[in-house]
Amino acid sequence: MTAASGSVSDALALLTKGAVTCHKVAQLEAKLKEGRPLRIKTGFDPTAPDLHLGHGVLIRKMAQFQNLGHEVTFLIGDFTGLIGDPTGKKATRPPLTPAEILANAETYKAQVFKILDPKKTRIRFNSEWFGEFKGEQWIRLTSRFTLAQMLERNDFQKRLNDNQPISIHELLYPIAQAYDSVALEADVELGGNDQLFNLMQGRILQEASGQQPQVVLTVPLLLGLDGIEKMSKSLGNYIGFMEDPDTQYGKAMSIGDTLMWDWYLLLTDKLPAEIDALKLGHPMDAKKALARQIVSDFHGAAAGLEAEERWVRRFSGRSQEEAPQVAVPATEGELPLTRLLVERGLAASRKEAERLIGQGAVSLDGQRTVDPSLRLRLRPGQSLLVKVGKLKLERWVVT
RNA sequence: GGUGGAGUAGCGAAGUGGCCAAACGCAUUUGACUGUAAAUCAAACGGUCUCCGACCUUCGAUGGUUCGAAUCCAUCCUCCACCA
Repeated sequence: MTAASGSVSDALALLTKGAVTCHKVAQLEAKLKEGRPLRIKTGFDPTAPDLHLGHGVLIRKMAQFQNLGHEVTFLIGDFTGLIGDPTGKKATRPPLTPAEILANAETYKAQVFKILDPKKTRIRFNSEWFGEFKGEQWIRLTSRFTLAQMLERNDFQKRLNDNQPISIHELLYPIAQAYDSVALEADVELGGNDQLFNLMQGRILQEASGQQPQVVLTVPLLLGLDGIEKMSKSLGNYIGFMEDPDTQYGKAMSIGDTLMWDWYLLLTDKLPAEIDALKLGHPMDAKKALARQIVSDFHGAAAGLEAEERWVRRFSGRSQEEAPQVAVPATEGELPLTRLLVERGLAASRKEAERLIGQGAVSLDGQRTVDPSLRLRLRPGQSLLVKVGKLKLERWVVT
């Protein structure tokens, strides 16, 4: 598909869908109507990322532009990383070495290209232009902004009111990000909703530099598996880009119904009307389709279908054939089951294993066990199906 | 700078010498139910072991008093509130 194909209004509907804010929809429409590939910019910190669906919202949005024939630039903020994004008030991070930055860029590629097309994606570093920036250029650049403009920003304002320190260099972050847009002559900049202020500075600076200001499109935060907190790795409520199909599918199926519609909006290309239509059917069917789609995004359509088949067989059909096989060494004599479970990572401690067994969470070869002091002997060649809780299922093959 | 107050398990919060591995709520886990959803009900929610009793490590840190401390004393660290 090229930028010229398809109707502009269809493209507009898709691109603005799920976007919390699209400033100047009319400007976006006008740019689309020009029929040329638009330059789309999205900036990322040079940290070593473990991307999850929360980032996926933004990256899918990039992919949507890409599929419509636009030119997507994945900008790694290796220079701005020196400043540290003041958004969200975290402590400044130590500067990264060039080698680390390159390594991190590779990590990004491995993950991001599961969704983006590597051939159509440009990867740039903003040290390309900031690396040689002279003091004089900084003065010229910063003179385009006023303190009042910077203080419009909520977190700066709050810190000022609370008598919290604001280092001068932090003011440079939005300015540098704005200059990135000038350097790339961006038509559109995508970002998280919390980046809104930074993105808007790009418009200001572009206009002051005689460019047409970029359209700013921000995506909202995605809620995690729990449906309450935003998706984040530290909260453990995430689905990772690099997770295997079964894990992704299973996690997706475990989310609440309410959350599912939110995910539909942010993680699929379905338009609101199509989503409403799905609401008429059985929620579980809709959830399966969502889970399938999520797996497909990262592992391909076939993997999505296979993961679904396995899931259905295992949980709907109550089949236990899908247990992954695990080689387990034979035991000298009899060993407590609790110890075996801990060694296999099926329980965090023997105490926990005891509790699980006592509560009827453990079954061997389909037979529930409730005796915490059970001891077993594993002989070579023996095979044992071990189930702990609803999710953990393994077939032990004794070697 | 001054004056008060607080630091307890993932979080919030009880406990002021033994019955405290530490109430209660949230979160979490498990079981029942089910659509591996939600809601609901029930239980668990430091660890080790020769496993149901024994031992070990926890209540900001370090020392001390005591037969015995999360609880008393000393010093230190960190936060907060009010005043200037």
